[in-house]
Amino acid sequence: MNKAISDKVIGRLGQYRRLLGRLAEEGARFVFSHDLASMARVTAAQVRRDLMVLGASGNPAKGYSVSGLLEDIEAFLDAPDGQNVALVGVGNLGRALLAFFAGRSTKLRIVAAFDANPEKTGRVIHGCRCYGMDALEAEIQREAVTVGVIAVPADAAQEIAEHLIETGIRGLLNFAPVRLSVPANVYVEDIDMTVSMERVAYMARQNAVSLEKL
Amino acid sequence: MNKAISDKVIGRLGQYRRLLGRLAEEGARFVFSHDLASMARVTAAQVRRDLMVLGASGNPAKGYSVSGLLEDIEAFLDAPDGQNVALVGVGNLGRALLAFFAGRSTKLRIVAAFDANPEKTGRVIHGCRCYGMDALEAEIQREAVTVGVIAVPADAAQEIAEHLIETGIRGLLNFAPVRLSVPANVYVEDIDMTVSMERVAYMARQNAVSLEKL
DNA sequence: GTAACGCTGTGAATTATTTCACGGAACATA
DNA sequence: TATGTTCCGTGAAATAATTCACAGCGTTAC
Ligand SMILES: NC(=O)c1ccc[n+]([C@@H]2O[C@H](COP(=O)([O-])OP(=O)(O)OC[C@H]3O[C@@H](n4cnc5c(N)ncnc54)[C@H](O)[C@@H]3O)[C@@H](O)[C@H]2O)c1
Ligand SMILES: NC(=O)c1ccc[n+]([C@@H]2O[C@H](COP(=O)([O-])OP(=O)(O)OC[C@H]3O[C@@H](n4cnc5c(N)ncnc54)[C@H](O)[C@@H]3O)[C@@H](O)[C@H]2O)c1
Repeated sequence: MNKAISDKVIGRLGQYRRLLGRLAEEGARFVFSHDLASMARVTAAQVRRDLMVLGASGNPAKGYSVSGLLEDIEAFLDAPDGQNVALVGVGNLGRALLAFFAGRSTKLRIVAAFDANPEKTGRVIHGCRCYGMDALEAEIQREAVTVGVIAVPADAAQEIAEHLIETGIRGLLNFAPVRLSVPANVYVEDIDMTVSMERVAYMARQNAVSLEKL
Repeated sequence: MNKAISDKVIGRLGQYRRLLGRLAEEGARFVFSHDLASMARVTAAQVRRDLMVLGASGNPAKGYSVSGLLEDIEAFLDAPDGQNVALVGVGNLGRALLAFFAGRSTKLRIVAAFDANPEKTGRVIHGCRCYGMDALEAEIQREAVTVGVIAVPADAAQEIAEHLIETGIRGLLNFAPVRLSVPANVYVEDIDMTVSMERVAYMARQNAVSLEKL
């Protein structure tokens, strides 16, 4: 196996893809590593190193082909036939996520949502059908879902994660403020807004203080 | 100045605080670094190293005092009188955030929300008053807001960021999928759910593939 | 009182990530 | 065709983050 690629690199490739998409819309045909770098707020060397994993190559005089690079990143990041996503927890956050991801990408589709509360189920929300928990396994297997999003309260998250993993899901995006216990072959990414908010508050304070000291 | 503390450490301290809060509720009086470590999914050495920045110290036979550590982390992370937060963009995500953070902490309070759409303003949402953009500066200064949350569409985010920074805000939590240009004395934390989702999808695929190879 | 235990605090080692820096290549220009 | 310029690709160096490993100590048991 080619030596594992760090999650940081994967994240930046996603960024570059988005920037390249914008450049393509603006009609740019070529882009230099330092252009991409300044847009992504990283160094040019970082960009070039990240792009190495693609095997993509640029041209010293013109830079990288925007469309070529887009294709290369897509070939690298996306599954050829796309991947299906299931959301569990159709509360305030879950509904915002459904609204946001609806129709956003053909490669990553939220194809089903689940909730324990019967008031939330049986409906179609932002184009996504919402099921009760008893339908979870069958629906996930029917749609060949490979990614789960957890947007239930913290005390339900571990149980839901286990349920999703049992159905064969190997990647979880977890919004609940708990660290999930999962086998080594399952990837979990936590989005912990409380921690982020606290960190921003701390850093804001440091910046304010250091200003005073000047 | 004491050598800058990395944002990773700040984030983990926030985690430890949350875990310690749960332990305290359960009545635990002491905790070992390896307990905290297994709950936070890090190593015991990492926990001890992180706690070094607090100057807090534990006892070889009993571990750390749960309440003592909580106090130490609070003294370190929180502003003594708390900090006020402003939210810009009362859309799907903004409303979810208002619901979530309402009354959650006395140290970090979302005290005002702003939106350009007159339909969103003039109301109180989850206990938070919602203003038009013309009230932004006055309200932020009146409430001495130090942290801004950006939940507007991507093409408005840079402008909003600049506006917030003009009013004196030094920390931003940005949900819009753009990298903001800000002066060096402003801390920006991006929460980029699209990138996170793509990364989880990629990693899920790797795990699925590596399974096949076993 | 004291011996045994198991943990903390931390310098040193290790590993991960980023940046430097330079040879070589593609293009533009004359 | 020759020459200059600028940027790419990447080994090596630097920096950041994590883990190792162990001296030293507080507690408990006896
Ligand atoms: N709303 C936010 O902006 C926000 C921010 C940060 C973190 N979070 C986290 O995201 C999660 C969801 O937040 P929310 O604001 O949407 O909460 P919410 O209460 O609005 O929604 C939770 C949903 O989960 C469902 N649910 C509860 N238990 C369940 C179970 N066992 N199985 C299936 N469904 C179940 C509920 O019926 C409800 O629809 C929470 O863990 C919260 O901490 C939310
Ligand atoms: N909804 C999600 O789950 C989600 C997920 C990931 C990222 N995001 C990002 O968060 C941001 C908000 O998402 P959303 O789903 O809430 O969008 P939304 O369209 O529901 O809400 C955007 C809000 O911003 C307001 N607004 C627009 N322009 C403004 C301006 N110039 N000044 C002040 N207010 C303005 C609109 O009136 C609206 O209320 C977007 O950048 C989106 O990409 C959202």
